[in-house]
Amino acid sequence: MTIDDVAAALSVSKSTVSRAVTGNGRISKVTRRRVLQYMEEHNYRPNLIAQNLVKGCSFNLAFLVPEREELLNTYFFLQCLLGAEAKAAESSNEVILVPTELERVKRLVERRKVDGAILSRSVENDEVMEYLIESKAPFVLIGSTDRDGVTQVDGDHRAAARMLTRMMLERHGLKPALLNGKRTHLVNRARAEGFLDSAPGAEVIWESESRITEALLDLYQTGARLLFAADDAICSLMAHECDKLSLEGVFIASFFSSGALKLFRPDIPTIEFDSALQGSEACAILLRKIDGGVTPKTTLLDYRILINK
Amino acid sequence: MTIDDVAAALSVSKSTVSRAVTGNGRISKVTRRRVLQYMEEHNYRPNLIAQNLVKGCSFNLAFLVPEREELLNTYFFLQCLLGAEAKAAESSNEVILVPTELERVKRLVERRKVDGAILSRSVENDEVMEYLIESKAPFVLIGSTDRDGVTQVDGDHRAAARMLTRMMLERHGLKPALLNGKRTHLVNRARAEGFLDSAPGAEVIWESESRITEALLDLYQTGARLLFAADDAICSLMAHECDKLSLEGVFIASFFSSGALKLFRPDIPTIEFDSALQGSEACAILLRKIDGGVTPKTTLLDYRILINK
DNA sequence: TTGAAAGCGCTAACAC
DNA sequence: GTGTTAGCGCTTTCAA
Repeated sequence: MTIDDVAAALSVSKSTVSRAVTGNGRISKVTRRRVLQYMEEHNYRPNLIAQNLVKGCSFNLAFLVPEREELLNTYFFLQCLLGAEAKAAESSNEVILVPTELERVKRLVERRKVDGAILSRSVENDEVMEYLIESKAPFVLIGSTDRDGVTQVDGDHRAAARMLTRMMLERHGLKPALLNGKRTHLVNRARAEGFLDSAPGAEVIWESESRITEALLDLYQTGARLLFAADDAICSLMAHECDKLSLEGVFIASFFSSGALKLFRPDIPTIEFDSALQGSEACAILLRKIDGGVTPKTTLLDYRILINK
Repeated sequence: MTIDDVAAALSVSKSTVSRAVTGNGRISKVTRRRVLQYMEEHNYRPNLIAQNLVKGCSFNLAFLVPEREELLNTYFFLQCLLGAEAKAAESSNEVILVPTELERVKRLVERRKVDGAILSRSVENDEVMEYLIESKAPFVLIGSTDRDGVTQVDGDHRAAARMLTRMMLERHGLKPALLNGKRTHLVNRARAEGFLDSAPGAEVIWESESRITEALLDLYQTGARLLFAADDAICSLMAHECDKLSLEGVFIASFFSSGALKLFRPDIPTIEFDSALQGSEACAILLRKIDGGVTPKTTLLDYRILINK
């Protein structure tokens, strides 16, 4: 059923029906009721594609996820995605899932299937990000970048790492070290900075996932007893390895939490970011941007330190 | 830039341009080249929304994910989603993420923003599924259902559970028990059936997540030493609890694996399904269905038993 | 092989 | 307050 059918059945013009549907333009209360009632009874719903063609936009947002292999943190992405989805839904926008591949993104943007994008990873020299900037497509980055003029939403990883490090040092006063992830992930750089803010000169191991055993043994050798993991994946690995190697007197903390960590006993001190909120914020800002509103350049989201007494 | 601009610039009609773009209809090789070249040089890409309006479909697929709280298995859903996405991309379809809420699904289907849906959870009396059936919208269920006439794609959970149970029994010959999840999840029923196929009369605890400690103690009391977990979440819980309670002589296995389990030592025997493949298969079948092709009613996907020697 | 014109389903000026 | 009309950007008959 189309708007014409409704108009014909009610002997009004289709603009009248359209007015009843959209609420725009003048229309008498009674005709409005009449149209709405007919729509309800006959289950007519205006075709979104047609509406969008007229409006000139798709009401679709692309949510760009890392390609399969680099998908470190499933939990984080899915939460983010759902947060963005929920926010988008508030204004009848849909979220399209897209792997962060240049060709895929380009197609959707050029062919106007999406009005904007949320970029959910940040690496250096990201060609997708460069493309988005160059093509002037509205987008928001979840994470951080050195690149100028990029709207970004991120947890305050540096401050959080600084704080957790300080608290752990105050509590235990042991020699600290950080088992970090890849250097190409800016978030890991922020973590390292925060860590070093509170523990100047302490050791930072990059890319520790791939050689966790030797890293742990080396650190233990040098007397490090307060081990920080950059994220939940590294932390799980580390906790299991410490067990296996029976390293005595070691304390563990993680700069990123997830459900997996909650299972460990004793509780691992960690930092909690609200990933859904991050997605939701990013989406809200993106929508404002698409509408041509002003948007903050950088939004740093709050964190919670989780330490049991 | 629109098709009219291209047509004007080349002094041809827009139908000619359209023919060059789509490849439909007769057009001379040379004009085709000329148009294509102009398009390339001036970076013209036809507007998808307009194309879709004419074609009468959206080239969007809805991927329905469980609402936040029930999101047990993040890994599974994201893999599935990515699998579906990859398959959809092959034929220029996009995947829209939607929480499994009646209103949301209804809107997208009625307003023709999606051509079909992938339902990624199966519970009894699912109102969303009922709606999809009633509205005759093409959809595929990932999981299983008793409901007639539903196209479904699932791992062969029963056969897999049966097999793993048998292998473990042969190996250890201990008294088995199953710590199962919610009864409302059909997959858990299939697991219980498979388990009982190989271990007739053995004990099955439903909803064990919520009272894992007492469940373990009870089972241990009754002499059960071969404990099967319905999935990775329960298995993690169980493994940690067994440690905490220092239950001696207990062997553990899981009917569903995930990255989290790989961390445990010794390796936990488990079953591996290819979640991405499940998403991909579901998507392929859905697309065939949308095109009006014939589709199998039930597709059972293979599994792998992971047991270290 | 090409062009003119009708139409996909809807919105929004502009008249009345 | 309502109808007429002209689009939105594209595809596809139907003639030429």
